[in-house]
Amino acid sequence: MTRKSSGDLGSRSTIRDVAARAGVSASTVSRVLGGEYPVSTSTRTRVMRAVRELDYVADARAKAIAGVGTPTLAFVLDDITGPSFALMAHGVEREATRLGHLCLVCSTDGDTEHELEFIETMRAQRAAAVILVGGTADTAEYRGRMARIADSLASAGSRLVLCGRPPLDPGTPVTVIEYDNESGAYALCAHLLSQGHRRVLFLGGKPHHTTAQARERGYLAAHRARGVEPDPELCLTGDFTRDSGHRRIHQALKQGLEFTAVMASTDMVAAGALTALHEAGLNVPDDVSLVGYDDIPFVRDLHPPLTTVHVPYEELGRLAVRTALGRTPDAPNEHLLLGTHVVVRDSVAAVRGQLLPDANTRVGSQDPAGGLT
Amino acid sequence: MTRKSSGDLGSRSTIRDVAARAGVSASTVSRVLGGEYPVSTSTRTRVMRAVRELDYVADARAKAIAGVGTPTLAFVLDDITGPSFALMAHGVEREATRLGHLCLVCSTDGDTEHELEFIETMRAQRAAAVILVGGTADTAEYRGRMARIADSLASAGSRLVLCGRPPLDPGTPVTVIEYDNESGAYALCAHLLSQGHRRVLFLGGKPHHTTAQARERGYLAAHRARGVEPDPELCLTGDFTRDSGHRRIHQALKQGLEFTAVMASTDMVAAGALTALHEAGLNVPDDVSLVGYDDIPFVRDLHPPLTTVHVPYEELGRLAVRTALGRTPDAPNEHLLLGTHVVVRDSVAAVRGQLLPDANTRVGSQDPAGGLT
DNA sequence: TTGAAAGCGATACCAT
DNA sequence: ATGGTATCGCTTTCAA
Repeated sequence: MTRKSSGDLGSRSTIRDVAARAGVSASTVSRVLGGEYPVSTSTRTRVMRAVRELDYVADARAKAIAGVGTPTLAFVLDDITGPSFALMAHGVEREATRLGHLCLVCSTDGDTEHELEFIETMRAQRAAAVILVGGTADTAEYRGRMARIADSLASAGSRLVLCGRPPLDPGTPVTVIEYDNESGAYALCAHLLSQGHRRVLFLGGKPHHTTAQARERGYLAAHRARGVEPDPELCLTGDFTRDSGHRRIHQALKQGLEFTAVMASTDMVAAGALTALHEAGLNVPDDVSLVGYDDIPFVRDLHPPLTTVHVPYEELGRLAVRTALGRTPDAPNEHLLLGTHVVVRDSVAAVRGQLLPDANTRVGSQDPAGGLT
Repeated sequence: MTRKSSGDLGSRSTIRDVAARAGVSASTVSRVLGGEYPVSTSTRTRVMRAVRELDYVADARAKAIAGVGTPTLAFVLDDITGPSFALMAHGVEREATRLGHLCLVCSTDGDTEHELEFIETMRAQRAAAVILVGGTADTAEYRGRMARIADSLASAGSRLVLCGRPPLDPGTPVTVIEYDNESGAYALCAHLLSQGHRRVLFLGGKPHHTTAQARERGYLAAHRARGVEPDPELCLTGDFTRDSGHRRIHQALKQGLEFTAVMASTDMVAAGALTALHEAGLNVPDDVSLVGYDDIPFVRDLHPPLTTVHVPYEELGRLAVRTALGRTPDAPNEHLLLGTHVVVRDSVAAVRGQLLPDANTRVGSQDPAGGLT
């Protein structure tokens, strides 16, 4: 009862099977299925019946090599589990299917080797574009390899797209859709500074990660603009996870590091940091101010709601595919830069005792290991 | 400078181009590229050089129809933006690539029509399996269509897989990997009941949604097991978003609905509910207890950390592909049911004044519109 | 309106 | 060890 009348299990029927059953030639079947061709009504009916009885669907791969395939687009990201990646992925996917493209995905978990491998596979699949979503470790080797890949893709009529990642060297045939990462961080940090904070703990990312670097640059620039020398001790590296935020705050407190505010490079990191702060008996923002970055949906439900910078992630994804696919010959290497803006909620307060010189207005001078678990 | 010496732009080179350039036949090129065949060193060198110069990659679609393609697997979900979906997607993707498969994705945004369409496309792509991730609206029509699709897929040597979605009628050739949705809800609600709560507001999902239904059944069953008659007024429908949770609590409070605890059908919903509760000046868990479902990572950072039920989402995704791909002929229709368990954190308290009969121990009897924004 | 045959890009069997 | 040729499943001239 799970069997159709014909077509053996595992052996999908071909256009010839349909032709035979309908008593016509394969060409004819192709024509009725194609739609755009004059076919006698009776023939069409017989063919359609055969198609139905055989439950036939044309092999898309065969169509593709014959020149009428469904266009496909590929995107690569670190980990779909990260909310900002998910947002971009959603934008990419929605826009791609809206434009009639299929979507191939791959998570790399930060493994560049794997990323390269996948791109090669995509080249073999003749993907219309390969979209690299999110930041990455920016080394000289990376740039060299990517430039080569961009060339390969371009010369095969495809396209390399960088989404949420900085451009390669000028002249490289690549489409890039970024957001103003550094300005966002600058504005955010300036906000903290304007509230009187002078010792802002920065919970950064991995050393060479493009996103982490840009945000750190913003952090640094904001300090300099205000004429305050950032203490290198306050610049911590780590990764973009909740646990990393939690762990680093825990550590910092234990070490007696002094700070009145923390700027997390990611909302996820901020969430972990917030909990660590709470666990230490510190109140946000009364004792310590805290800000994140990304404006992922749930930060509104943190307590207090987090001040952060909003990034138009979905839009970024949508634009990446639209730009890559709708590219005109006269604008070969588009480079879009979307704006960001800080959204002020309730996790920042003016620093207490701003007029007092030092101690006991800073976290580190209180019992550091105090309420830690 | 972005051009390679040969091979015109947009026209990828074929195996014949390589053969010509190397002065050999196409068969030979195929052989050196294949690897597993004896080829003279000099020939191999010449071929490889040609390949490099032309930046040649064999067309995967052509290979596929010739019988040596990269196997592909497809998965469909509502919206990758939902944390639990993302977790399952990650599991699916990781395991698929581990097993050497390519991954095609599609978001449906809950549009069944779109889902059906995509599955048909996947059949044309000759996907090894089509994995439907997450719950769906369960109607008679849905079951009919899915059964038909399962048949189609099976008779073409492919496979329909339901991941986090209940089985179809017995006999349908489908692989299903579920988790014990109802038991989780039962245990969770029982926990609430055991703390003295008698009026538990249930923030459900869409009426026919399989996941929503299962969780509601657990809610109801737990009540009956304790001999408490659940008040129908306390069973609200809605959707699985943060905003829906926020809105419903806001409404419920305004209407003066009485309850001492709220059971959200999703952590996302719980997050919104939590904020709405806070906004109304209510303390969780002192004034109202709150629980979620899914145990997505960030609920640990909510204040208070949320009591919820843990679902092994990633594992679910991994098993879906492993089972579908590693299926043995003797176990045609596997059905796995993974366990869930409640993880107790700090969002539930024993009901105050449990001995008092009524009023002023319940939310509804306080100024309902009180602290609302 | 329909069929036969020539691709499309690659593989594999059969010779040599 | 290497080349010719059939084949995979479908589309598309070219004839009829």
